[in-house]
Amino acid sequence: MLRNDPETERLPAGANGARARTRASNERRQPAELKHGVLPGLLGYQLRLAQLAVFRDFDQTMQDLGISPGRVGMLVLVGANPGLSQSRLALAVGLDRSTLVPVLDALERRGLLERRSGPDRRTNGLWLTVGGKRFLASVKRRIARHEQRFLELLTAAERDQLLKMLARLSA
Amino acid sequence: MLRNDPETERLPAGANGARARTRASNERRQPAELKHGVLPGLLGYQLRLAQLAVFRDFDQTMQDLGISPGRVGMLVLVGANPGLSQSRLALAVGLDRSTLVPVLDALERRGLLERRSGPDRRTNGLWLTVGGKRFLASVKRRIARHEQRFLELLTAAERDQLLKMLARLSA
DNA sequence: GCGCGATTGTTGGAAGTCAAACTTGTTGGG
DNA sequence: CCCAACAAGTTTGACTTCCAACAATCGCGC
Repeated sequence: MLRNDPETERLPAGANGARARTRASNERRQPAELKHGVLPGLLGYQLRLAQLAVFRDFDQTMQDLGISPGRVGMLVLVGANPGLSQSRLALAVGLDRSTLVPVLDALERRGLLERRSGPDRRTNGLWLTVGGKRFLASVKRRIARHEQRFLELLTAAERDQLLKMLARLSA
Repeated sequence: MLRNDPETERLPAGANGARARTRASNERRQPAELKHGVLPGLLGYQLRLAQLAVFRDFDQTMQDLGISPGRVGMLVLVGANPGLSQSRLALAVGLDRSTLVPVLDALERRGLLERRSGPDRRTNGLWLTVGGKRFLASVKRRIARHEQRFLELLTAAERDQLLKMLARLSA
């Protein structure tokens, strides 16, 4: 989970614009700056860029803990809903049931959570281990710092409005 | 990706409370509604949900054309920057150089774009084919409809502000 | 000129994801 | 009661993506 995803965008402006090009032989020289066409006006495009930036910072923050944003989300949900079933967790985090299998295997192997037999012989109930709870507490402290970095880019009013608009889009 | 995440709270109270549970033997019955813990307040979480919703609608819109949002982005960029190199395209769309290789193979095989030798013997210049240009034009019309669906969830002022805030976050 | 470091496209893993098929359990209508 | 539909977890195969390593090419400094 070495997130990274370097430089999604942000071409360094005039970086190479002044290069007095050697070869005129080729009329199709690359212009220094990229034309982005219709992209920058698209919601999905800007959403993706913003999400990328936030996730990149998140990974940075969690670096030495070696856990991805998605995995943290699972721990939070299991912590808040002890005994949660795999299917319900999958639904909640927006992943496929089958995707969760190896992921939970890994979290279990790592001693953060465990599957116990649920109320139904088909069902696995998910529970944080003691270590998992401790880990989650530490993660939450870091999340707060990470969140802080982005929230200070916005006023309190903007922040509320942003979350409200995002919720409206995903409704 | 069946949206879900309905109303963090809002438990339809008695929903299952009145089920005269068959098995009392198991005190850990699943509550009807999921507690989302700290997640709903996190920027990254809401960004992801919003992006998911937008991309899902995009896929729906492009369904019969069989192309993903990311691929469309590439066509737009190549269309706006004829002769673009693979590396620059990779940078612009936030993918790894190596990831682009099979993707471009497919787009080329599909007759939408082609690699021509660039100004440099290492470099491939990317160009839309005639079919690619036609395809892109048709895609753009659909994008407009798709975009419309989301923008009408926001006022013009909100829309401007949202894009501005997202740009600030990804800067 | 020449050579060494940088750049370009490519290949070969490794990880994450989805969808479809399968296994085991559960449940509800005859 | 019984069996057909449904549900939970898993397995498998196909994609997509990343990273590290590589060969060819380029360009800059000496």
